[in-house]
Amino acid sequence: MSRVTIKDVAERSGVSITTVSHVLNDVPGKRVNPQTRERVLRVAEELLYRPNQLARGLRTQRSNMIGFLSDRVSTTPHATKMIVGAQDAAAEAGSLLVLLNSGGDPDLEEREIEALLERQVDGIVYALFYHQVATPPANLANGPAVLLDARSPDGLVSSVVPDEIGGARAAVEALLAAGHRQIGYVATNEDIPARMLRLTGFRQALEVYGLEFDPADVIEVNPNARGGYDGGRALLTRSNRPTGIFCFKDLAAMGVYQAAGELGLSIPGDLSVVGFDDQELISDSLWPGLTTVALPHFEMGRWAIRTLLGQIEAPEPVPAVHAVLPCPLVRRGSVAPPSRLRPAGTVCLVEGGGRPP
Amino acid sequence: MSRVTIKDVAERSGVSITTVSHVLNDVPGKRVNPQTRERVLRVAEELLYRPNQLARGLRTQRSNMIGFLSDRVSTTPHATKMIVGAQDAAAEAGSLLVLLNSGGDPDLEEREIEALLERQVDGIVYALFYHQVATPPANLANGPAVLLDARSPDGLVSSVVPDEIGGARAAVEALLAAGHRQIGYVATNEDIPARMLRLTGFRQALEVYGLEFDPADVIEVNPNARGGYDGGRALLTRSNRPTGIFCFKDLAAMGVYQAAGELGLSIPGDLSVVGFDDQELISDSLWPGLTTVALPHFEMGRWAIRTLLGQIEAPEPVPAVHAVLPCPLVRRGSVAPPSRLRPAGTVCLVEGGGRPP
DNA sequence: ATGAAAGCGCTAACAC
DNA sequence: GTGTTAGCGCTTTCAT
Repeated sequence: MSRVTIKDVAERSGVSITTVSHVLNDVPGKRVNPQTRERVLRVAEELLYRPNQLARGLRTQRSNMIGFLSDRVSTTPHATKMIVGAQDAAAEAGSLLVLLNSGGDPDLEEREIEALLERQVDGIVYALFYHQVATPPANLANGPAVLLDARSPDGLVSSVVPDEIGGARAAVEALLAAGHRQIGYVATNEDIPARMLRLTGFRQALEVYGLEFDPADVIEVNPNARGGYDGGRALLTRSNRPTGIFCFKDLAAMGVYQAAGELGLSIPGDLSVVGFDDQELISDSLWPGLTTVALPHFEMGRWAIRTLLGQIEAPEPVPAVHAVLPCPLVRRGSVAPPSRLRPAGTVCLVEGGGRPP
Repeated sequence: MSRVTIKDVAERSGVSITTVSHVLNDVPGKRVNPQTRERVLRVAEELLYRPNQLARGLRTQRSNMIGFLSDRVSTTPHATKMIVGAQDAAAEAGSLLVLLNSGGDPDLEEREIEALLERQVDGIVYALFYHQVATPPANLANGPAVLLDARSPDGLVSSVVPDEIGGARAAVEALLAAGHRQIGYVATNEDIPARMLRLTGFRQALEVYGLEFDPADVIEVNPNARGGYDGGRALLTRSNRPTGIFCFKDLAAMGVYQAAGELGLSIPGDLSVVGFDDQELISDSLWPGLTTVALPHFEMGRWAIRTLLGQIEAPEPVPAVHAVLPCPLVRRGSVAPPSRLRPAGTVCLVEGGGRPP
């Protein structure tokens, strides 16, 4: 591949390899004659010299490579944004990402960490494909590590997760701010952190507006389009049908759109909908576009790498830190004020609960 | 990270590092006493010895790392399958993938290739995010390379692309086999290879069944859900409305579903639909599930790595090869025989054209 | 069957 | 300012 070494550059420019190393690395405190410097630089250019980072890493004990291990990048499309964010931050620091995914197999996971460690990666990001509490593989702790979209039970390793509560609250507040007072929630029936957290956000939003929480407004379904359809249908065929629906995920919102269509309800005319995830393939393709909450995958990816690099560069062990990154609301066309002209089963007077702070 | 070296293992087992290297690598032709061997292995285990692959690579001139450069992994969700496929094949050969993406910026691309080369990757896969003809960056040719989901104009570098024609033909034949004879095609208006290739597949399928191709059956739209809606609506409101529609992509099919819904046509009762891409988020979420054609991303990823490894391991340069991988039909619920009970504008007698071979 | 020694390409003391 | 030298941890002749 690259047959030209520092030695070649040294010979051709009539200096020692040390000097070449000095100019090429701009070694601080090592002053070198501008003329020599110029010459070396020119020769390196001419020869298309490409420093061997393997040799460099061997010598400096720093590979400038970071392992990115995930349980299943493949499954969720927007998870790739975590990788892109990680790459972004890594590139800034001159590091490359070595990608590996285990498909969730713990044995494989351990072997993969071993492979990464053998390659002398400077640290490892362990990414999960949805926000969860997970005990990382034991050998992960053999070096700097950060958990991405997950939190370890003991909190011993740094981690970053999305602010599910804040995101859900923002979603529901968008509905409330538009004037909706009868709001349904098509939630998931999975046993994952987001289930409780997003429900908390839902309740907090109601509270801000001084509204009472009614468990009957929450309907838990399978986390897919079919579940959304079922949930939407259940909510929309009630006597006191909601004028706004918050969905646990965009996929569920897709089902709600269909249910609304079948019932002759137009969005956002008769019904406002807010999703969660911002799966652009869906949120941007539905008609009207789905107002939803974006998971900060890119930022989490960046945060993980930056934090990892901090650990790597710190002279001595730093305590673990845990970040909760904001989930921004993405406004599209699915929210509008509730219609007075075509009243729902229950007339929605804007009553009680004033404006929030 | 790993402070124990081959030297430590040697000392602890009372042999030279040479012997340790021999047993650990199972060097062929080098016979070593079973007892010594056993001891070395045990000690290595005890010490948690982890060979330094940087040092190894420096010595052997083989890093067992492969660069995976893509223009934008992020954009298309299923492109991650290419990465997973690549990883799969790389893992088999004991190689790791170093991931990089350029966002399509040619300058950055060149610098990234340089970074990969400095890391002494054994070869580079250059992946594009949709099937296209692309001139790879000049410095890519500094080592073994393979194009993924792209073809170079000069054909000098090996490449792999999906069989668009065959996929489209299979899609349309599914419609034909179900008995449809009036088939519309909601195509893309982008200027990309797939446009012509899928149209060719469409025509070939008709030909197999002895049907005449009518350009009016093809309507080109923007490659998104809205375009699909427009195209579907245009097709379905014609006097001789088709009973089956082939869509350039699943996103377009999503729009067709909506158009059909609005017109009171049920799928697959009144209308059969076939998509292309198998974007599972969509194809699996629509109701009924969308019968569609899958792009062989996983297999293409595998193929790219296997071919690259072939190049790397070959004692002398091998000629470039170009692969076209099959796109399998994925059957879900959107195709059924045309209904006689609820005739379309034109009655669809199964006339002319017999069964295909 | 085992070991000594050279060297992969580089950086970093330490001279001069 | 510039050069000498000693490794980083490993594989690989070549001896023994």
